Amino acid sequence: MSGLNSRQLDAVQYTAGPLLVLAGAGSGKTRVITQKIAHLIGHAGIPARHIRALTFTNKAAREMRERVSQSVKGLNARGLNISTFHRLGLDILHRHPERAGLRTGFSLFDAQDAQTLIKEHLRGVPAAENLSLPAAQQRISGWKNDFIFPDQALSRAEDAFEARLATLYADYERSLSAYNAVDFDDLILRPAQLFRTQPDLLEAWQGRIRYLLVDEYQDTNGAQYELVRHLAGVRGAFTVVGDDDQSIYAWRGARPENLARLKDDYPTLQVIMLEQNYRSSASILGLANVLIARNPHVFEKRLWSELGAGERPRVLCCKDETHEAERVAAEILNLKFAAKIPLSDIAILYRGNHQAATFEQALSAHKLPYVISGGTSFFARAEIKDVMAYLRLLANPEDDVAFLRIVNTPRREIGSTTLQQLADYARERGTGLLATCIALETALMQPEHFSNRQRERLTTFARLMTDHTTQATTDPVAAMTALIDTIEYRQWLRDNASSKQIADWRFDNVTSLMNWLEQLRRGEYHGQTLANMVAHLMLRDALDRQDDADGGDGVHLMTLHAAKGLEFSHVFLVGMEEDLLPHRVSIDEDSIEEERRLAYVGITRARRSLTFTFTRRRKRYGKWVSSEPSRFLRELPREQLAWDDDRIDTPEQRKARVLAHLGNLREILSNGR
DNA sequence: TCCAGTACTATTTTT
DNA sequence: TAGTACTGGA
Repeated sequence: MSGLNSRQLDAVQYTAGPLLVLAGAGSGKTRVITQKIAHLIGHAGIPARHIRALTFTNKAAREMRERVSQSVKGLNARGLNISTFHRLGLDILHRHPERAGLRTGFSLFDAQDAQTLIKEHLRGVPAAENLSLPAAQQRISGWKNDFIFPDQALSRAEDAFEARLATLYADYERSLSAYNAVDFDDLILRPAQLFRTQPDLLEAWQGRIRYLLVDEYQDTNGAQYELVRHLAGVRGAFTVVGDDDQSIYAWRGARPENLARLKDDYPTLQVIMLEQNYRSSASILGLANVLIARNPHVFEKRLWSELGAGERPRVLCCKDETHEAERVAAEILNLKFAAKIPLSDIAILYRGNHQAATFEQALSAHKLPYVISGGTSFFARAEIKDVMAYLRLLANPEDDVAFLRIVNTPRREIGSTTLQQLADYARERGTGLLATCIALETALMQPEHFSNRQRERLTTFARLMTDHTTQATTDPVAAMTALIDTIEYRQWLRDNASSKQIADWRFDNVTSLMNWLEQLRRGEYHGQTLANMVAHLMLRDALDRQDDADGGDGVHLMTLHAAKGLEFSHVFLVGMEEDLLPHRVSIDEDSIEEERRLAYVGITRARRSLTFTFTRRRKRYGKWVSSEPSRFLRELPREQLAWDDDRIDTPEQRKARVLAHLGNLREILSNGR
């Protein structure tokens, strides 16, 4: 436990009751959590299998696992469980599906599936009601995150519009239950509800989890708060770590006030503040402190650093976004060749993804490699969604969303008219779409409105699925491989891709998916149902792992949101303009404080150098719009920044740029050989 | 059933 | 401007 400061040590050793660790940016919170786990096992006598650590992302969970495995060397860490909130929820539901009103083999719907479902219910609603699909979806998700059920939503509705939304919510829930499916929000909501209503279950889980650790606690939403509160119980055997200044997810239901709420729920709560920053130079940290001091605080803290003053952070003024990208690229060339900084130590951070494009162009033009996080993920790819839908339907024949996705993929000449008829008939019978297809083959009473042609096509598809169902339970990979073969999926990809290369690449993705499934079957999911494995894949852990693996060397480009939890030697915080950071919408909604925290997160990512940029004008939806520097820049003391107002580079800068550029060319040439 | 032209929208995003 | 979602004709 060497190398911890006294506050960190206190946080690690305090196990007598509930503990809140307010960990400022760069204050070594991950170290505290990992050391604490080692301490709990080694000194507090809590068996590893009774400890559960919760994070928000797979990546964070994985990193914590890696770091813990180092700190617990020599201890018996078997059964130690570090996972995301959603994974814990899935574990709970998998153990007692019937208690949560589910049947075994239930499906897990992602946001896309949920949207499809809501869209279905939104059909026929007059456009005048001005109900957009994303808004409706966000609203429903918001209710779920706040632990509000449809009937409550309806009774709280203040006008017809609200009531309409609440009804939509109720419809949506009814469909989910008919399809034997849950969505991502349910993975938190339903376990929390189980614990609230079924004391024996709660007791069992409290016995299983005797010590709870939660990372990024300021990001918890209402339902997550409930879940943690129940699991912690009256014992309050938990440590939560968070930082209200880094709360940037209010828009998706996070309740940073959950930090303060803990004090009320647990009067014996101990609070430890970690204020020593081990990351940033004093001049960077100074700016961060000044900026965030403008926000109201429940817990006052002030970060300090023993690292030297370092370079004064700079502000670059640029003509427009092209010039901005150009200047940043020039700076990066300079860092690379004059200062020999590895590109992976450099990050460009921005508010919105659309800002990335110009930087990509500028970096490419200078042959500077970059890694961009975000963008279309593995699971958003059509071929993956197709195969996942086949798997889901094999595992859960009632998954109508999966059915609809693949019933005509590849083309089986089953169009919307046929499907509408099928859906009507299914509603009449009260069965799922696949079951209805099967019934079409054997049912004595045939509804007249199906032509022989249509019936034939539907039953052929049903047979295709049933032919592989049995095998899918014993050897899903073999079953799915056979299915892919039968439907000639590879050929279908070729027919629909612009080139053979793309088709082959798509099929490679399918192969990777199958490999993950096989790994699961042989490993941690040995002996478990296909449905459980598919649900696991839906949580996207596999995808992250791949992203990490092929995240090569290069400048990092990402949004401020994506940068939380990371650090870089040299940070470019670009687009520091009104209407961008703070964003126009946030200004209108009066949520400047969250935007300020976003800027704060950006600043505190930097270790050695920090460069802000802003432009004089920017293209917006094709039109030039003049822009002015962000109020956040004006909130920073002018003397602590090096403003570079020159529109034209100084001779020295130009010289440095030319030299750097030559160096780059030389390297490209020598690599080419 | 399929494709092409047109209407619409435009932060942040994890699971 | 650019990208996607939907509708109507062949």
